[in-house]
Amino acid sequence: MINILVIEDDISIREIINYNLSSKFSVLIADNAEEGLEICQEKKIDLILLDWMLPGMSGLSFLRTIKKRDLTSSIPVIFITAKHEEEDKLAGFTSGADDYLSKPFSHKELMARVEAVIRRTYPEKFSKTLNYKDISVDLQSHKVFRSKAEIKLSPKEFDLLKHFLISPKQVFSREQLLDKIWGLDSDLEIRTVDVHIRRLRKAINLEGFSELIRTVRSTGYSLD
Amino acid sequence: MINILVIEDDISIREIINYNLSSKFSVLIADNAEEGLEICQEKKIDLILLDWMLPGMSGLSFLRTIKKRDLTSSIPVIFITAKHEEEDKLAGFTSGADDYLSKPFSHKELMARVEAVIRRTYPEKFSKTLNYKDISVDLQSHKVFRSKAEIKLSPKEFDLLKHFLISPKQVFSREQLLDKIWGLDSDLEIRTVDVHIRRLRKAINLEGFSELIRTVRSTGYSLD
DNA sequence: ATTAAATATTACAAATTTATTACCAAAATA
DNA sequence: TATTTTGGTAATAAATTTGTAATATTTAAT
Repeated sequence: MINILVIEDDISIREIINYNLSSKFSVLIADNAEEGLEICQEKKIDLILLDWMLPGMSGLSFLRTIKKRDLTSSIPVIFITAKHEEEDKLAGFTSGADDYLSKPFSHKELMARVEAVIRRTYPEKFSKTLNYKDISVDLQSHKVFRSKAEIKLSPKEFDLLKHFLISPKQVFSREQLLDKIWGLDSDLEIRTVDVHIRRLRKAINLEGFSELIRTVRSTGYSLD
Repeated sequence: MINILVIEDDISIREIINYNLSSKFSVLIADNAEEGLEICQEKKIDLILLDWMLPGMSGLSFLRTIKKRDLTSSIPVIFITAKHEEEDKLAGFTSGADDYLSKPFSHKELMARVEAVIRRTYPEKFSKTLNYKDISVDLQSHKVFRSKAEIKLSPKEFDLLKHFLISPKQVFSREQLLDKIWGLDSDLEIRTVDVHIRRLRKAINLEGFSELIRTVRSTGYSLD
């Protein structure tokens, strides 16, 4: 889980940010720089959203402090500025990893910036491939391989295989699969799952390769 | 990796430079010219950032020394000067490869100068062209080639292709492409992307060349 | 061996998704 | 301003995927 520290004195902006980010990340709040520094010390913070204009200790001195300390120096920072004009001043202090966001910002902008910085800084956290035995699914390119051979799957087949790969060996009932792959509100024949399993099997069981999907009678299916 | 030697006595400027450059380059620091000379001898330096006003050995004599020695004579130098006026005096000593930077400078300026000098001096290490398979995009001249054949693209087609070339094989959803190419706040039909993909395909799929843009059904497109 | 229940297989029509085209508006260029 | 190029939309065609139902096969218990 990614921990984001938000340092912002304006309660309404704080709440907007918290509301938007907390669906995907764990959010910590500080309403001044001193409190922010304390939190940085106590918890492992992955990203800081920093209001550039703070009462008391300024954003600039906060930045200097965390960049000086080894433990915190590599945490990326997104600056929240009031106007576009500020960007020039900021320019001198930001590193390549950092970014800024001008008020007012939309949900889309906020999320895009945060996600971009996180992807850039922690590429390894966004695991790109799922592997099990000789099968691998590359989530970035959406490609599936059995050993070296590429396998073409339809969207539902891909989702199904991906779901199995997240928890290999676990048996999923047909109901569970319908809920997860098709959505809770889908209203399909339960036997539809059988047909899709059949299609997935046909696609991945290339000549000379072993069966990967196990039928657990009266229970469901698993990747095994 | 590019090694940059920074010779600067002012600790705060040194830190700003180090902070900014270290995200992209390997940075070595000297706080006087003598130390700088030593480092030049020991390590392979690709670029020197030299403060023109140094205590002890001056920037000028440092420059003369390294230009005299074979091993170091072709290292490009960016001079850091206090005022714009200095530029005239400098002009007499700089070679075509060199450049200067006046204090105070922004992150943007610093990076732009450094990258420009490096591109100029080591075009092979830092080419401004994107390549994938037989397609290449020159970002400087905005020219696109399929093998040897030049391809003419409209602005949107160019942006689209460029975006694909930055992350080949990665699948982008139509939403992502709209956000990246058209901007977060654009309010366009999602199917507009299809039409542009079609146009780009038509433009780059010259007779006898393979399809480069892959459709990933229900997901998006990728360069592949 | 018989039987009932569960699963596998198949074929087909419907639904979904993408490709292609033409057209008009907007923007760039001469 | 006139002309050309580019860009966005909607309509239609084409392709692929999906859900279902019917039938066959397998499994396990008696």
